[in-house]
Amino acid sequence: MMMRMPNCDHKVFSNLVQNQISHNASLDDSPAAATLMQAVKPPPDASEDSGGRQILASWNPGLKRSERKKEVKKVVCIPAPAAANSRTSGEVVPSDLWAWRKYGQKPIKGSPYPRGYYRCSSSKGCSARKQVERSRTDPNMLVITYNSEHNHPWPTQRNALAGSVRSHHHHSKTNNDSDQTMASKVIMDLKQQKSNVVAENCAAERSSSSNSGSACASSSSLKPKQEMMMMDQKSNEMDGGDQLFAELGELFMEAHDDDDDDDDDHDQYHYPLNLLVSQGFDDYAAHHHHDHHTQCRGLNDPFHDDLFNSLS
DNA sequence: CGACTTTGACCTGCGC
DNA sequence: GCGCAGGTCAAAGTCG
Repeated sequence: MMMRMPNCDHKVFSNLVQNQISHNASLDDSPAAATLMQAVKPPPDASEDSGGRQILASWNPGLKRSERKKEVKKVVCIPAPAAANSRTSGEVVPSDLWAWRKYGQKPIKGSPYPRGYYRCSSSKGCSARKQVERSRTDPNMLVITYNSEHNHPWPTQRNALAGSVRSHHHHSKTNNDSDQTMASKVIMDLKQQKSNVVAENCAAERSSSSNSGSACASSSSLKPKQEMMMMDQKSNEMDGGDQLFAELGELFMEAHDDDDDDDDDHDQYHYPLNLLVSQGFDDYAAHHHHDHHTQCRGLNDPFHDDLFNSLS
């Protein structure tokens, strides 16, 4: 399947969401963040790079260069946008809510793709770094390795976008608003899907085992409450745009929490959202439209029909 | 003009 | 100690 370039609006949104997830994962040492990091599956060779995919990095801004190498790293693997920038070396790195400044690039032995080195330019003195390279086994995947943590609050969207404008299309506030409108629709649909999946799982568990009823009840009654509490808390701290991304990130995390006990169905729930987040609405819609019965089996079909229609 | 990318040089760790 | 590979620096160029 050829991955075509999403149009600007969709790409901006998907990049923002994708990097919101990166942000959450790199900032937060909570188990939920670890779940999220694990959910974004690395390619088989990710463990070769930088000593393996490790979660819960320690934040130590005062590290010397020699010590920095031993620091625990976090590796995120995402689908790579199509290379379309003639001026650069052809690599299109997803934009970030953080502003990153490239400070180096090196060819890596054994890999046909160079590795780019980025440091945080959102704040002077921030030692956050990331390395971006294409997977040598799957060129469609980007392996992003985060080295240290930011020592400052995450920047506003405008600031973050400013850092990415250079290598991508310029996007106006109008486009941003449009992205958020679409994001709102998706969030509502995803919440609906989540509740539907929980209900379906409950029904399935009840029919298969009489002992699982209590556990099922707890997952369906407690989680929405937790979700509301988290969102209430977040809404006091964030503006509308931040909250949107936070909600998507939480939905994403919850999707994988729900999957934890069911490895067989691991991909069936989160895959479309992962695709949506990483490849944009166009690709999501195209994927849904063409691979509906193969890739999305086990999903709530009415939800995907609605989402597909709303995005078309 | 400021912020960014590019790229060759330099530094460091590690294996032999 | 030497050479290699990865990581970083910094000057030069680019862009809006």
